[in-house]
Amino acid sequence: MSEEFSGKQIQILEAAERLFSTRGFVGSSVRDIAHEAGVNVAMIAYYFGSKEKLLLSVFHHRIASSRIALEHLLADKNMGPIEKMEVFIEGVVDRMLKHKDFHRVLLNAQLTSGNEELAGIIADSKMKNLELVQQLIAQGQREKIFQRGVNAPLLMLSVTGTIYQVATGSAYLKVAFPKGDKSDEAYEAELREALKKHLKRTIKAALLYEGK
Amino acid sequence: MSEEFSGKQIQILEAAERLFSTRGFVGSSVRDIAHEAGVNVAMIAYYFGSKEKLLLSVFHHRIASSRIALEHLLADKNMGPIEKMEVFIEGVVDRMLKHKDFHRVLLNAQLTSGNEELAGIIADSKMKNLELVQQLIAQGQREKIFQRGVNAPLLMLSVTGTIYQVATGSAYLKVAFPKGDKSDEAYEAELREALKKHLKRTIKAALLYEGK
Amino acid sequence: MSEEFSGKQIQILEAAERLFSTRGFVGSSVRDIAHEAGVNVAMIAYYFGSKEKLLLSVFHHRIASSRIALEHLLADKNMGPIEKMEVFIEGVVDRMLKHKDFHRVLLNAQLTSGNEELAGIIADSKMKNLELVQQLIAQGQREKIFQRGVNAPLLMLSVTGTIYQVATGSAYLKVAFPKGDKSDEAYEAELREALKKHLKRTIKAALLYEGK
Amino acid sequence: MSEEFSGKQIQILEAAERLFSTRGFVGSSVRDIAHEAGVNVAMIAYYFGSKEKLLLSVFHHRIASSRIALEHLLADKNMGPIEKMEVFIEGVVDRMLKHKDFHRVLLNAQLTSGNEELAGIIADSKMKNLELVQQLIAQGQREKIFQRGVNAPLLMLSVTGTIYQVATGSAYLKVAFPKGDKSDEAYEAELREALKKHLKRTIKAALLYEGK
DNA sequence: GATGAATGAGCTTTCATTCAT
DNA sequence: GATGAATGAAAGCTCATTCAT
Repeated sequence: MSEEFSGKQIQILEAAERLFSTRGFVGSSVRDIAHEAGVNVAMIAYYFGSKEKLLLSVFHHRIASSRIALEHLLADKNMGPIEKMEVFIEGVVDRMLKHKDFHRVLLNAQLTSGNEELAGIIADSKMKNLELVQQLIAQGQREKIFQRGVNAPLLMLSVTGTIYQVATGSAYLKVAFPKGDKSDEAYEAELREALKKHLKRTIKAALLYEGK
Repeated sequence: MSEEFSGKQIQILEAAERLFSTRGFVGSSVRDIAHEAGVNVAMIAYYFGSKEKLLLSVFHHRIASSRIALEHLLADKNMGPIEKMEVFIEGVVDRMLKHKDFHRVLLNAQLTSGNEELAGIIADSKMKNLELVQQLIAQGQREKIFQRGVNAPLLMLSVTGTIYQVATGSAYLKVAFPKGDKSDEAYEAELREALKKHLKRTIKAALLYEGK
Repeated sequence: MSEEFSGKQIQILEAAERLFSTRGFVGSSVRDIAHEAGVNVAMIAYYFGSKEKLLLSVFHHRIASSRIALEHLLADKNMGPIEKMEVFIEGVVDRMLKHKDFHRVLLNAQLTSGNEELAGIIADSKMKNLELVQQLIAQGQREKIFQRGVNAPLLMLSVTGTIYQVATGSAYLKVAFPKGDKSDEAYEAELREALKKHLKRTIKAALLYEGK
Repeated sequence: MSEEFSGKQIQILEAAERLFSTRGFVGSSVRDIAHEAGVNVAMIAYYFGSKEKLLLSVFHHRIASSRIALEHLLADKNMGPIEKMEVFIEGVVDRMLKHKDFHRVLLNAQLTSGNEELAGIIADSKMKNLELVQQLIAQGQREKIFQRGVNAPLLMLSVTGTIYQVATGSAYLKVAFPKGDKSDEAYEAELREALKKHLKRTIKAALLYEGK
């Protein structure tokens, strides 16, 4: 799976990801990326063809390496819909926060990129998750556990939207959740768990709630 | 309220907003903005000093003009907490979707801008809303209507995060909510109402849900 | 004589002189000059037509106001050639150091300006002095006081060249003539007197020296 | 000695020197320099980083290549102080007129540049010469050949100041020393010799003159 | 008489990319 | 396979000047 890119290529891809995530695609110069990756400027064109194609490669790199995970997680386990939903949320949160940089790049691309190929890749990837969730919800409804009237696509957006807000690490979050003197890791972990708890609670409520 | 900027300045600000929203800040050239606004390139420097300051002005323009709205909406009305929450959500959705472009700019700025002044403006603005919501929730809890255990800041992020996902108009959304042959306005309206319904349902559920 | 320019014009001329002297002609923007003079930007075009013409006016202003001085100083006095030369040198040093800024502008114009009208004005002005000095030297030679073999134009250049070097206030001078804790005025005066002494001594020596 | 800059770099440096010398630093655009050097505009940034650094490089190029010359000229020769002074003057005149363009750039920089690094380089370079001359004069005085009462730093300024006046090639000079129908080279040579003769005569006179 | 608004031309610098080796 | 050198295009910004009032 990781045979697609050589070591040096991955080195570049991850440097690009780091820069794209904080400065955006247009804001990151090929020179800076090369410098960050510790390679020659010309190497990027040499390996990826162009800056645009480098961005695409960043997506292929990350998406390829993380897609299957979730499918297996849910597919065959012997769990009820609620439990499955909890596992799904935990999985999504863990995955998105682990690759926070990449998801910032993704969000940015969604926001400003005109590249249609990219838009397709992103939509496809999200679609995969949606289908999963829709199946899961449908199953729960069939079993009369989940209420009718749940808007699955929007519920899906609520999950990812909330995580994105946390992943962007806005100044707002720093005020609302003061870091104090915790270590970076401790703070991150704490935030991640609070997020999981909040999402599980909220989504479960939405699925079980009887109101209109 | 709108005395701060002259007609021609507003013309520029809104052209900038439009471009920033689709191409990002770095991706929009001053020349393009000038062209979009139908003014001379030099005029942007003349009126705003620099591209960076133009971005700040875009924020001042929008934020100044929409801040007070919500406060009054909630302040003195004779409503119960649930009703208030519904009014709040409707207000936020309407406001954010009305100024979709601006909120895309905001999201982009949050994601990639290193500008501290800007980060401050954004955080301040969000903080205002959070305080409102926290008061609202606290009141509902005091009245034993809302459950304890609700994470107000994260709930807040779920609301804005969901709306952002809709506002970014991702390719995903176009697939999950096919436009069909509806007019732009009709489609927008339908989506907006679906979003309101979803959010009201979900947030209410989260506030009333008794589970852990 | 000073009726040529109004008060506000002189205000501008002297602001221009100050800026031109430290930043050069091209390096001084019309905006900066207007700001330094405390007037509107458009006023400079209004009064002088263009930046180039403003520079010319700076010359007319200074040269007109100082030309005659020297002629009278020497013309009819009842002095011997040596004494006259000393008076001349003192006069030139005083004049050039009093209007140090202007002479920096002049030197700069000589160095970089392609303006022919300006070059003419400068050459004319210098020519006046040269004629004076040549007459003076010729008289001294006729009276067998000054030696033959003196190169009058180059001697003239040695005088102005030396003063220019002092007027430019090079870093070199600050090292060779340390200011110590003298006041600005005291230091200037001391330097001026040292310069006069040096020039009188040197020029007299050159005029009286019998060597080849 | 000339290994510091590549052939193409020197090509640019000398084009810059030519333009700076006639139009000043601010008056010479990078585009013009590139055109004069027959290279691409971007190449200047590529090789020198910025226009300012290009100017510094012009100085390093010339100063490095001409510094040592003089020291050796004087150091160990078996000459009396007068002879040494004559050799010194001839050397300085030759050097400064050979690199007339550069010395115009230098004068201009002295006049208008705010660059401290540059000011330092210039002052250092002049200081070297001053020390040499001061030693030379002191030796002459010890040997009772030169008079006391000579102001060495100012004498130094008289030498360079005079040469600068000639090097600037003012309109005045063209009138006082008409070129007639001589070739450029012949005229230059004649002027150079006249200047040497004048300076040697004048400086010797000043050093030997007994008057106050 | 005096000026704020506006502008075309030009500035230096950075960009992604190409090419010869 | 890998890279230093080179470049056309475009960036943001400042300039002297004009013009309507």
